[in-house]
Amino acid sequence: MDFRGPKCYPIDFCIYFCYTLCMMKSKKVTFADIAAYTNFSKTTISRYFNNPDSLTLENQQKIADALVALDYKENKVGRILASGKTEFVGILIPNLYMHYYAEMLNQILATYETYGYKFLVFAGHEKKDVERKYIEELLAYNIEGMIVLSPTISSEELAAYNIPIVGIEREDRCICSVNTDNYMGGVQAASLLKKCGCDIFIHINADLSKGVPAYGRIQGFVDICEEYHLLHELIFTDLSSSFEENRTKLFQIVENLEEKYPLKKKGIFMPNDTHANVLLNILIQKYGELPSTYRIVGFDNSPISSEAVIPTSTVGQQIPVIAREAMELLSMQMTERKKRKPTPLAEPIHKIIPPVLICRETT
Amino acid sequence: MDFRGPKCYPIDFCIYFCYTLCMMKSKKVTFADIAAYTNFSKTTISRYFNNPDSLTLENQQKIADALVALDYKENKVGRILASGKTEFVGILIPNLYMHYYAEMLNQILATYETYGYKFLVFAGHEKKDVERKYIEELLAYNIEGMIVLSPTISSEELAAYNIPIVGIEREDRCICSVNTDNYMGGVQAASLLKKCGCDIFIHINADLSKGVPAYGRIQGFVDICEEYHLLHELIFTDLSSSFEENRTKLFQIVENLEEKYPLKKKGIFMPNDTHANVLLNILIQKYGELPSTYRIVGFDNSPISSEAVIPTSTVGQQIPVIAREAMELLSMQMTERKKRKPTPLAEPIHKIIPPVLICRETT
DNA sequence: TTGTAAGCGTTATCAA
DNA sequence: TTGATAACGCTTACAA
Repeated sequence: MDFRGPKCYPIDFCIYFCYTLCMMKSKKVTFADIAAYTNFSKTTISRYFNNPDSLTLENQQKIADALVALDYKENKVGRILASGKTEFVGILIPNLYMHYYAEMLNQILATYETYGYKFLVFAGHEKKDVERKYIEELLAYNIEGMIVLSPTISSEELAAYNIPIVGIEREDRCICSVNTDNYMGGVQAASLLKKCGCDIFIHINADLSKGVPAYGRIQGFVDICEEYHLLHELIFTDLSSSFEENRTKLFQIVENLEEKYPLKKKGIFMPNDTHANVLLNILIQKYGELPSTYRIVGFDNSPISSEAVIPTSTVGQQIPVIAREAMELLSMQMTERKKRKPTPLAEPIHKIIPPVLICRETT
Repeated sequence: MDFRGPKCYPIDFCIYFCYTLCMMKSKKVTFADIAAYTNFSKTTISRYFNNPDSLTLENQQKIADALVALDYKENKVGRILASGKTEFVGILIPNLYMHYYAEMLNQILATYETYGYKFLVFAGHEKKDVERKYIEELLAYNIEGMIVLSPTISSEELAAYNIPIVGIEREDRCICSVNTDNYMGGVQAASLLKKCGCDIFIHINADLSKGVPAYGRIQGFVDICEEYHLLHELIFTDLSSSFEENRTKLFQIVENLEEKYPLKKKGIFMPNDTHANVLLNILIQKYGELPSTYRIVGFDNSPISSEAVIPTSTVGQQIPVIAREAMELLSMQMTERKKRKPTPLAEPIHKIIPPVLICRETT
């Protein structure tokens, strides 16, 4: 279509124009159409969007009117190609089954209002090759940065992609990251159980490597126990299997504890709220209530902790804060990278977000 | 960079080449580079990717080698611009706080392996204007289709965008959709409670409009009750507020029921598993167990139903099936649309997925 | 303040 | 089987 012509249009043209407009429903209006319609150049139209102040008010108005008349819809693909800026951020998440990841994604998505970045989301289910493939795909779309919640690929390998990356609650030696202060979480949990007057302090967790942030929970818990010379025990067990299997394992652990510490008041710090809830339910089914010889603290402050039969005390992660900080950290790197002479970070930045202890009815 | 030259390269060139390769780490290798390097045209390189059989095996190999030598990374933005195919699908979801939405997104993302579509995800939190803005943004990236879980914008308005759309569990008069067979769900719930020998059949739900699929649950429940002349009662109450408020409301409802039907065996069909769990916990805290005069059925089969103190019976939604069918339906429309002479659907297609009754310990 | 023209990295259409 | 050339829709020097 070509609207080039006199400023005043004869009726024939109007008819043609209407016709064209109808046809256009399927086609698409481009800067070229607007330029022809307004008798400006494509450049001027582009400027209207990117630097409107460089046009006279009158001409701004003309173009604005044309946009409405032609029902222009922007097409960002051309802009990406020409400018290289996609405003895409890739997200690599293990799954959305666990509430922690879902809520984190929720909060990350919410930062769209602040930063305007769009999110391409992939759930890798912790399969290394699959996740590598996803990263390649993301890179092919010229994402400007990536947020990685998945623990699978080493930070070293991630760093080699040479794009802005922020890790959340994962091994982060070579990349920027935002983590909960897990150590403080362990400290808070132990302190709370101590305040409850427990005799024996128990922490159940997987046998984590020191590289992952969550290891801090174990350390913090143990440090407090040792500082105050509290009788304590770490129970390492893999609770990543099915709900039923976990239940069986925890049931056995309870049996063992009751045999080993029959009369003691047991303070148990669980690795997350889901498992805290399983433990709680085992006790409720056994005793009809939470015996006063048991105190329980979970981790995360996920919905299950407040929705449990007995609302459960927990070390709450500040997911909205973590998401915001992660985006801030990423945005900083991405902005830096767009400069003519970018100065990459000398060292990865690691932000630590304090947890919030939430006391409910199990302590 | 320009590799055009003899097929055999002098050492100087090799040095230059290595140098260039190093420089390239930041730049990007394009078809032009590969073409120059291999002495083919850009067209041939393009064909290597899109229609390799049209090249001789020998030449395929040459190009394959060049890709490795130059460390080529595909750039899909150019392809999009030239072909108009983005392979992007937009997802409009209310939130990821509720497990139902999170798991649905999870399953939709998993279809990447089958269809290859990438997902741009927005959480609209049921704000109409915000969601409209998100749709505009999605459209600006030339998404090929959209999956809408959010109930906010009418199907009429959605249909006017004139792109392939599939709605999930929402009003769907003017768009394709995939829904659970809510009516059958209501029937199953009522039948299960009947089998338990209940005297009074109660369904608690919001006062839904007939347009939304979930209305079927009420209808199915009532129809069975009437067919078998069962004493029944619908209790309409808004349970969309905070956990604590919902708890208070349900507590009051329990009090009322016990006053109204003191000796009867009450079969209660809850609108979802979260609320079924709240009800269950209220009863457990009141009686230390689930009294035999109460039978409970939830809806969704979300984790809370199996993780509750007493694993709760529920009408399970087949989320993986729904997600797959939705993508299939969308993919069909998107494929049709890419044809030279597309035949749009005469009528929106509505798929109905049967629920699966899951009997646990509350019935 | 506005316009011209050259890209950006592919694909599509011819023609050879 | 291959190549030249023109899109695709926008941005960005540079010029006017």
